[in-house]
Amino acid sequence: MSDDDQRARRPRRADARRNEGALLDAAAAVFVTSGVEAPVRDIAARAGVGTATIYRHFPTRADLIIAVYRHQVEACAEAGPELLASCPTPYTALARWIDLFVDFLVTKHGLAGVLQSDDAGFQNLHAYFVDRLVPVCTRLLDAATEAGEIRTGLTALELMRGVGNLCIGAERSVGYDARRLVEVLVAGLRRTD
Amino acid sequence: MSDDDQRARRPRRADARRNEGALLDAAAAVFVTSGVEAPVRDIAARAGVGTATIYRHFPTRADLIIAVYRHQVEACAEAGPELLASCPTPYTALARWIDLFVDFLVTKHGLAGVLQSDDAGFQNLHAYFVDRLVPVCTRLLDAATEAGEIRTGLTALELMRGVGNLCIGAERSVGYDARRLVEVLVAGLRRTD
DNA sequence: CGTCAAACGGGACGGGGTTCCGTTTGACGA
DNA sequence: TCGTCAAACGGAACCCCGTCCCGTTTGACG
Repeated sequence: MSDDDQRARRPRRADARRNEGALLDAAAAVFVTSGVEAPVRDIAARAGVGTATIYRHFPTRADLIIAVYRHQVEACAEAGPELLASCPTPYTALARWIDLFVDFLVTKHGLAGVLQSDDAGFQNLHAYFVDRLVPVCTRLLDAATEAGEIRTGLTALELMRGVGNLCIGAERSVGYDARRLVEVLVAGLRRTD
Repeated sequence: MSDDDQRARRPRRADARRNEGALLDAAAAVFVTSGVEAPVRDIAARAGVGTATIYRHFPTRADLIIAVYRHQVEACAEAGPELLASCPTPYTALARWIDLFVDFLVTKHGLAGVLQSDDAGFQNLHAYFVDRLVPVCTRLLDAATEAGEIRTGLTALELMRGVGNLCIGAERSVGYDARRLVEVLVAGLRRTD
């Protein structure tokens, strides 16, 4: 657990540790069924704690979401350089990486929507995604641009916001395949005319 | 006024007519400053009516939004065939029409977001946009496909949802230009490889 | 085993959407 | 002009939800 070494420096009470774990488990479960905007009380109830306990451990909902998905975001970030090394061209590496990102987003009920929210409470979340993933995307994008495979002046941030936006609402309403739209967007990177 | 003939069949009280007009004006003004999800009370206050009066005239927020923007949506719908007739190729007509649609969306604070919302209260709105604009887009898309300018199997609904999604949050957060992203998406329609 | 700060839980508060109900008012016929 | 009455009104009431507060519990440590 990567949590352990963070806590190790200053010991906390055993019940606090237990509750934090229970909250993470409960939140993960509730997010799956009710989305990342599920009522705080639902999460607290499932974890068997009071509502204040959530705020004590995770001051904003963004902090809770980050904690729940940190592992997967890290994995996505680490996949970038690997793809760049293993793919035939930078463009295919970029396309594959974006596929990973899309897979991550569309399987998280409502996460894409909340990522673009202008709600002040989600700025942490937005910042975390930007800090962690935009540099990765930038490297892929730069590589593809230098290879002459891409002719638009889009920044990595713009591209990722566009991809994120296309994923909004992908899990519901039949007849909308976010993956397909993203494919078209990525195909559009290759031409400027 | 196209409203007149609708009401003509069954006369209503003068104050009811007046309030409906005041509400439309107030809503339009509030939507500009606070977005389409502005508190009901704000709109009622600006119109100088009670909150219940809003619900009496517009049972759901979607009905109010539709009423406020109906003219512009109609104009957008009517522009489709005109562009098809006046543009050199169907693809350029489609691109120009999508520009119109994007211009409409990005100037309406939060409308794009609400369009994709899964909130049951907005189903009317979603349905109205689909009913009115998807057929127009379908004609443009079919024409471009028949002309061999487009090689993706995207439906008009998918395309429009994608465009709508890309417009979410376009009015805030510098460094994101929805128009540019949509250009890339539309450029992507031309190639499948 | 006693102490005490950390941690807890659930209720209170505030804001926003929706509904209810007693009051007002416009339309219309006498 | 005036009386009648249903349409329409306004705002308070209600409910849900996020957030905060405060009296109580509990784990750590000497």
